[in-house]
Amino acid sequence: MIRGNPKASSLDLAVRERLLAGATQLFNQKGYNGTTVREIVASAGVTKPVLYYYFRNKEGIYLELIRGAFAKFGAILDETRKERGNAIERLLRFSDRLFALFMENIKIARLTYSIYYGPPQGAPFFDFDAYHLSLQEAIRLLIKEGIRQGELPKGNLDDRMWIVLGAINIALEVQLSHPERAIDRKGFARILNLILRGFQQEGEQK
Amino acid sequence: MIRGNPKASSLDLAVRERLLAGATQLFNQKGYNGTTVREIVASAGVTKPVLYYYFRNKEGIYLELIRGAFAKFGAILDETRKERGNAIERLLRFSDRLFALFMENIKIARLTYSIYYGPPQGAPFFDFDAYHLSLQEAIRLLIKEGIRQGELPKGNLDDRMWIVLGAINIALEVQLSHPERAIDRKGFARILNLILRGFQQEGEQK
DNA sequence: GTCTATAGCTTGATAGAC
DNA sequence: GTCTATCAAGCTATAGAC
Repeated sequence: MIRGNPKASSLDLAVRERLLAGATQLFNQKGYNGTTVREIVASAGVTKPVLYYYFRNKEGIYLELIRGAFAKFGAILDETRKERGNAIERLLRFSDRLFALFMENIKIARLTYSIYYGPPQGAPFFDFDAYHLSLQEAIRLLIKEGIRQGELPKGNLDDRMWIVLGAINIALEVQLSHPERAIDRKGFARILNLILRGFQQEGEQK
Repeated sequence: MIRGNPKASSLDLAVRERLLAGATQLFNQKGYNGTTVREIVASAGVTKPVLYYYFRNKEGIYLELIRGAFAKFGAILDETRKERGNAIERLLRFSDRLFALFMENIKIARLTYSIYYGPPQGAPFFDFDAYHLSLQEAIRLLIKEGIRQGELPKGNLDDRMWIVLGAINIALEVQLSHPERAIDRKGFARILNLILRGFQQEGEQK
């Protein structure tokens, strides 16, 4: 009674998390429309009113899932914006955090792809594009900073942004499609370094 | 009667093509399961038996769509394998062909993404992964060739493959998600050049 | 409030006329 | 090659029992 927000009490956490995990699993397996509230609550071993207590409705639990993950993405963006110093290092650290976040939330990542690229599934709208644009913008800014500070040679900003984003993008997507042959965290860092230092320079170091 | 394959007669082409186009559109809009044979034939202004005559069944028209597009992809791979000479030029030409093919078949490309990343839709199996792997292999080979011929500096083959594939991949995906802000054919060539020549070298040219 | 049986509709698919 | 007419299987809604 002292705590203002009952949702934060530790006893409830397990149930809440079980519901979120079950919903993620089911949305991935059967799509948003194909998943029933009944199945979600069954997967968490609770009854329907429990779901409605925590998330209001099916749309609520879906949005909570997506928003939760993208909020963490937003936090990484903010963190990176605040940091000062070597731009290349900031870009590498940013990419590494992004990679870690993706891996920690890979089921939600998969769901995001399913909703974004899949057929209309009746899921409530979420502005994935806005986040994609802010990702582009963050990379662009870091590269701009790198050029300004003389770490990177001058050149077309967007072209370089696409190359960096392309590398990030493929590393993440291969984790979804071929996890066994995917690029690991170390390889990912190696690839980004290779891009940023440039093929040519890397060759000369040999 | 002289022609061995009745499906090739020019009079039939219109109907057949209308069916394929309508099916692509509908599969994209409503998913594979969500699309009925009735809707497909209605979109082409014909009756059901016409679809069954040309494609055997619903799975048949779907597979025809996908196989048709991926056969063209395979043809580009073969073409590139046969070519000799400058490896960088071959890689650029290969990427350009790939980009053109993607744009010419963008609706089928969208459907491919929808099937691959979307929830299970009951569509018959198609081995998209095999094609993805052969794409990786083709790029790897071209880079290997480039190193062997002294066009590219020595270094980790896979890392470079991922960078090139990442650039190809992002260029194509942005055409799906943000066609208005996407990378055009010229920009795509510029980006690939930038990668292959290396950031550093490109900076020195300024 | 919850379960279940069933009537009625939709679906993929086909036969046979033209 | 295309049509009309029709089928069997599967799904959905709901009436009625509990």
